Amino acid sequence: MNTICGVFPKLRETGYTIISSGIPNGKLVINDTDSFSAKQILDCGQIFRYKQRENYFEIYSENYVSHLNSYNDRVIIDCGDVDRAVTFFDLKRDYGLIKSALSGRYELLDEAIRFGGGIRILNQNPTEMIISFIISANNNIPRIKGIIERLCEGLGEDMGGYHGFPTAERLASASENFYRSIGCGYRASYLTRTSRVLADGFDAGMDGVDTLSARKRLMTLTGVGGKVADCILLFGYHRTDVFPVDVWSERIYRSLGIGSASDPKNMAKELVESFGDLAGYAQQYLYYYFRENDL
DNA sequence: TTCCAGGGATATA
DNA sequence: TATATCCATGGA
Repeated sequence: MNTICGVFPKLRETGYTIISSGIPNGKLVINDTDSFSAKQILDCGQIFRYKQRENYFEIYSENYVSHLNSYNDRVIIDCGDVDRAVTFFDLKRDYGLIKSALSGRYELLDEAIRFGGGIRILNQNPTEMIISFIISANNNIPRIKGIIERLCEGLGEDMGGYHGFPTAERLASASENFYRSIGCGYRASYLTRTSRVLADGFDAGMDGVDTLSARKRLMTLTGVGGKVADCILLFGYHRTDVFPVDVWSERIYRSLGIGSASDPKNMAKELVESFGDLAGYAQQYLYYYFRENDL
């Protein structure tokens, strides 16, 4: 990692400072690490394309790579494009405010926020989220990561040292047999069908649509049910009035004692009613807390 | 060997 | 609308 060069400009209210803004050498320093932890952001289940190196994390999204390096109570983002990093890492949002608004209601959530207060919800590419979370269904995380890596190697643009995430057109051009060959199993047919719909301009119809309509629209895609739709909405469109319910969230629901629903559909509904626009944030704090501590 | 993983599609009543 | 069954794969 390079050393910090230049003079620190005035500190922004959001807790980061631009060190170097030139492409491809853009760098940021995060001063407020109470609301920024590289490990927590990456391990809370929202992203599959990242690697932990000896002294830093390497993150891939679309056709970009960025590095996160933590030291001296700061995090350096080496990203190549400062504007993009500000958006991607959601740096203009005040997570202190979010955490304070979520606090004091459930002891369990308070503990989760103390444990994973450095989580942020990344702004990722919708197509990448749709494909990734179709692959995630009834699957485990190490396997999901492997499949997505092989998907990028096979169809993504060669960026010199790594491959980007494939475009919808590239995804649509691949055969079902290809998806099977990289380990997708029965999800292979879902991916061939859905990628064709994506290549046909599906995403353009998501603008200015309310969350419930957007959810219904996503669920017209083969391989996208309620839980996968909620993950796509949260991580690909930053719709935070959703609460993805998987096997972990079912435990979370029961532990919080919110209600007596027995199926994921009603659990998600009640959790969103309870947390409103902050449901997605609450879900991430709780999900990370439960998984890391095997609760 | 069996169970499980950030579930969804399909058939059936 | 609600419930049951099937689905590829690999690690535990």
